Amino acid sequence: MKFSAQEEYGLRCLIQIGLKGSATIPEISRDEGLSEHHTAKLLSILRKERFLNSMRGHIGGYRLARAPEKIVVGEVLAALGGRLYDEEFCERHSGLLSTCAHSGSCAVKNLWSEVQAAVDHVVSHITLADLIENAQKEAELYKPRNGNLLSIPVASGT
Amino acid sequence: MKFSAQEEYGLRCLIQIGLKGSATIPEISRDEGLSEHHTAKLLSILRKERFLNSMRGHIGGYRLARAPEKIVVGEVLAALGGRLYDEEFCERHSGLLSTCAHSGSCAVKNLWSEVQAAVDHVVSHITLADLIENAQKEAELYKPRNGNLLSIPVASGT
DNA sequence: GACATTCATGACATAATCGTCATGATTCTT
DNA sequence: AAGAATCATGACGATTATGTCATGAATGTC
Repeated sequence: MKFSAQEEYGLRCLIQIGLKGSATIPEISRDEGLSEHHTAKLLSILRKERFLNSMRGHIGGYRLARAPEKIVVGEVLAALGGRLYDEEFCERHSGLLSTCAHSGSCAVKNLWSEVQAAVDHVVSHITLADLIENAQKEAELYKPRNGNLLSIPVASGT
Repeated sequence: MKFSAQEEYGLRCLIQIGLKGSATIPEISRDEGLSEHHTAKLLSILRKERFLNSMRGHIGGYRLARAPEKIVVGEVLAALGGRLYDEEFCERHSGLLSTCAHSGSCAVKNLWSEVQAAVDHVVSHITLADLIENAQKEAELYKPRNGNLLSIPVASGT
């Protein structure tokens, strides 16, 4: 059971755009350490799946197609990497038997459904807004302050 | 996010052996609609991972290495298809950046961990015994009775 | 309208997964 | 000892996922 590379990178790009409000391919590419072409392909998918809007030209770039609170992570993952278990699953894995030996329902199918449900329960309650918030907090933690790389906490009265 | 073919077929083979007590490659092959070679490879993996014992020769075949109650489905899946999220994950997916831009912890990493935890919670509480029991019940439902393929329920007073 | 900047897309190369195949080793029966 | 049944394993080809590349199309600036 694995995440696909597309899920990992695609989701990261989406977070990055959420953080910045809007961004271009070269920007995202730099931020995430991916090639521009690769980034372009990922963003293209996310656009086709209606998570992003794009604009060409000088002031172009990508932005979220809707508020991050409205973007459910589960849907993003499904768009990028498909679902763990779906209707086609049994057809793809029926082996040589035309009617899968475990027709209708089978022991394994039930298991897969349970796992899928558990995953869904997590990812359908998390939105892009949550991930963005999370990322912002961590940016805080790791960001050097006062231009000082050692970032000694300075009881700052800002 | 996908199950691998190896997870699907491997687990099925294991269930099949659990159902029968012991079985040979040709048997499992027939039951599951896989080629004998393919079956052999899957069983070989399960043997190396200590879920099965094998015996060669005339009365040979495979049997479970321990009671099905002691075989945790989560461990079987991990052996067949790896884990969803592990330590190496971030190294594999750090892009071109030597230190992943989201060093230490990152928004996505937290998400993956949560999903992994949810999956673990399910599969670490299910044992092979559960799947076998499940399979037995379904075999009951779908099995033709009295040798009659139409299997009309015959208010049988057996 | 020429140009720079940006997104769009399909073809290709590479790598990983999946399944097949040929061959060999072990065990039991006769 | 010969033969039959069984497991063992590494090499290969096919398929799929991944990432690169070349080229094209849109948009704004001068």
